[in-house]
Amino acid sequence: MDEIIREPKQKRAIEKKEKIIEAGFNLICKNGYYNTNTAQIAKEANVSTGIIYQYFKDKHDIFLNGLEKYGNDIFFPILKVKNKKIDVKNFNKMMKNMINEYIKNHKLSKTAHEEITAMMHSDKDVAKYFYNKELETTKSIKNLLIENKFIDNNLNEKVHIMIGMIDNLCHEVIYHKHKDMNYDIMTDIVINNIKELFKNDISI
Amino acid sequence: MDEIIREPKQKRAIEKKEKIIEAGFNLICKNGYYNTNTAQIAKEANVSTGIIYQYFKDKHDIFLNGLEKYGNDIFFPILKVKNKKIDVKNFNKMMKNMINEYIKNHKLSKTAHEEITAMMHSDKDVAKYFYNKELETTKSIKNLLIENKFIDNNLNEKVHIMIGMIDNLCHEVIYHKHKDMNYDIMTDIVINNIKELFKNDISI
Amino acid sequence: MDEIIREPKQKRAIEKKEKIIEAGFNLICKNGYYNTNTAQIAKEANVSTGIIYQYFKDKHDIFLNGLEKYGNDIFFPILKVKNKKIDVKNFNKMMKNMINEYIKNHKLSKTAHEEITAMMHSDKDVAKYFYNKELETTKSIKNLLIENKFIDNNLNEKVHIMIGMIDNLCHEVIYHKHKDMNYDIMTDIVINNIKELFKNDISI
Amino acid sequence: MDEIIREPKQKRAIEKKEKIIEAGFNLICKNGYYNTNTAQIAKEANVSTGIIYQYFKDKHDIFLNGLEKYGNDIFFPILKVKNKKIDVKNFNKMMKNMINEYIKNHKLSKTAHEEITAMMHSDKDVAKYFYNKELETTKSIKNLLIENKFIDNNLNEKVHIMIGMIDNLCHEVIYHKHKDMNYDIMTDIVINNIKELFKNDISI
DNA sequence: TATGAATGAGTCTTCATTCAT
DNA sequence: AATGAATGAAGACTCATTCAT
Repeated sequence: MDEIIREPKQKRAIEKKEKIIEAGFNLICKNGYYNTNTAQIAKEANVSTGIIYQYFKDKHDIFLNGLEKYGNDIFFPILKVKNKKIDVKNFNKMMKNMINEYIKNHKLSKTAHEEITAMMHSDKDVAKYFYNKELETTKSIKNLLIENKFIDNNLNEKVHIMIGMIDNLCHEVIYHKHKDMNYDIMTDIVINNIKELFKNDISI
Repeated sequence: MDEIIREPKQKRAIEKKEKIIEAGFNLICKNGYYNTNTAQIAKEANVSTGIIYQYFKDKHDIFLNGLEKYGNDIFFPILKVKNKKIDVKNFNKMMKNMINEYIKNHKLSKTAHEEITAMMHSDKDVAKYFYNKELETTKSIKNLLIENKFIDNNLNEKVHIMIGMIDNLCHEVIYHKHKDMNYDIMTDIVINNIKELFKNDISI
Repeated sequence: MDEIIREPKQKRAIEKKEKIIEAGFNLICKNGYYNTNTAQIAKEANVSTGIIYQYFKDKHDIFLNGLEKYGNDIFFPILKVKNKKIDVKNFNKMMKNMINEYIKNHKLSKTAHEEITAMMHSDKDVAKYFYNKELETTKSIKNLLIENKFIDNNLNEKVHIMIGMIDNLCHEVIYHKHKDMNYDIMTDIVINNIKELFKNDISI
Repeated sequence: MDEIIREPKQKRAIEKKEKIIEAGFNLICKNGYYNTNTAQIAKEANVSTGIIYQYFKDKHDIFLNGLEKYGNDIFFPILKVKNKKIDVKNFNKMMKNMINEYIKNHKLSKTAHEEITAMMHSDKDVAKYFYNKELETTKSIKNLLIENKFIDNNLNEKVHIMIGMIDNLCHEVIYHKHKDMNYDIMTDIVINNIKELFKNDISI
């Protein structure tokens, strides 16, 4: 009845907890939450099944820890970009680089993406995580723009739309591969559209 | 060995099969695939568990039947729109109506949307369904535009981008409710962007 | 509660009952009792599942009827042999013919044999059937010998031993196919042994 | 995906596995494979149902383990007899002893015999087990005879016939109890027949 | 008589979690 | 702190038998 969740203090114990998170998150990303069981996680982490419940409340808790730890890298790499100057004159090139970076990142963890996006819809905690991160991302980009002298003319909304477009584009490129779709052209159209979005907001 | 999946011939039996599909689909949409069991479905359909397996191969099959039956209404209402004239002069109003329609429809099945989008990522059959429907939708809208004298200048790509934008917008309006986001303005921005997308493609 | 097992009187009804027996017995012989279900039997018999329980108490009853009807042909073909003269001078040839006949018969219904022999051990009714038939066979052969002037010098026991030897021989030939076993030689040995068995019992 | 069949390492766990085999095998032998369920096995073994599937692939696997473990004692006690001298002068007595031994052994596990013989016909694994053991038995006895200076004059075939006769005899004595059958006489006849079988093969 | 739809108890199997050591 | 054995509730699915028509 007493929930005795230990917070490990010894080095080895901490490493063990980290290993469990890593193993659990990886397996769940690869095979899905419901197709991953604690025995597999324990095995992958080189740990006994029993120990898991000394560090985590339950299976769900492992996943959440993983999301907290690795989620940013997979879903919000943009949050890492700091103090970057926006080069208005080379906007196209800059955007293309950013999109390619985004796509590269997605590709690295294709199944992770699929599985976790899935959970976002059925798992309140995961949903909350994404909600907050998206907010944070919007704010972060908005600040970046303001630092670069953009005028705050419904910036919130515009940034959100922009992120959505980039997301869709990347998603399309990575997963769908519609045969009659030219992704280079699509990218250009998207970039142009984004430019259009902000065309009156650049102060200089 | 012989998989005897009965196709009901009597009226009452057909109704019962429909009821199972409805009950199963509803429950899965509401609570998730893995959180819905056959007993619940049977109970909800006022039916014994046994009969389920005379009409369906397994639980998964029930869901797929539901998707096939109700999916269009929930996810691709646009496929129903036929022979509509695009009123270029009242484009804004038209788009707003369409978006509102879209949103209304989404609201009717909020959880359905969440759950099924989830499955799309972990279930090959569901993924296939969406892939095909998206293709169909793109084609349908493209044809609509061409019938309305639009020039096919990367129409495929543009339509896809447009659908994505509308989707994101609706999603945002319905689910997220970001507090610092003005959805009316956002809608206007999106519509303007869509107009921008096609500005050089209208022949008249 | 009332066991209403109808005995069909109309021609068509009788035919239907026969068809069920045939279908049920065939399927059970081919696939085993526990791997055959009533739906399959009904389908094979071109009959509804419901009707089965108007002619038979249960699934087991169908099988028993089949055994009663077809069992003799499969297991006790010798019971059909009537009024045959034993040709003492051509004993070898006669025995060989008989054994070949036996083998041929076994081969015709290899799986039937396997499945039913299996049931003999776990099913009291089947066991009883075989017990009685074996008794009958022993008597029948004993009588045949006595009619042919054999002296009853522990004939019961000897006949039983003989039948056992022939049974084993046939079984070996049909199922096992031990690679280092010469079945022609084995047959000869068995026949000689049988001759030895009765060598002092022939009155002439 | 990963079939984690644990091989128990702790003493108590090993004992538990043995207990499951014993309980499962006993129940199946007593009541039949299809009439024994995992809950019963678990209960009989004083174990939870879950643990069964950590040590065994499925119900069938339990039975096979039991067969492997107890089968020899029940069906092939002769395999245990080693280095025995065949006493040609007291052949009758020796055979009688052997037969009595055989019968005693059969009696210990009457139902086991019945049930397993049944499965032999419908279960490939069981059939294989018996095929191999019979081969082994034949070889073993053949070798015994050769060591005792018997000439290899179709020994394979003769030994096989002999084993069949003894088997039938024992079976008859134990199960059938035909009322008009004198088993002492029958035994004598069988022994004489076996002697006849080898009468020209004894070198001394 | 006949149909085939419907029942629901029963079965095997899985797995998150707890326990004994 | 750690192990891995053990638990048992829960779930998908089957099928002999009964019922409504």
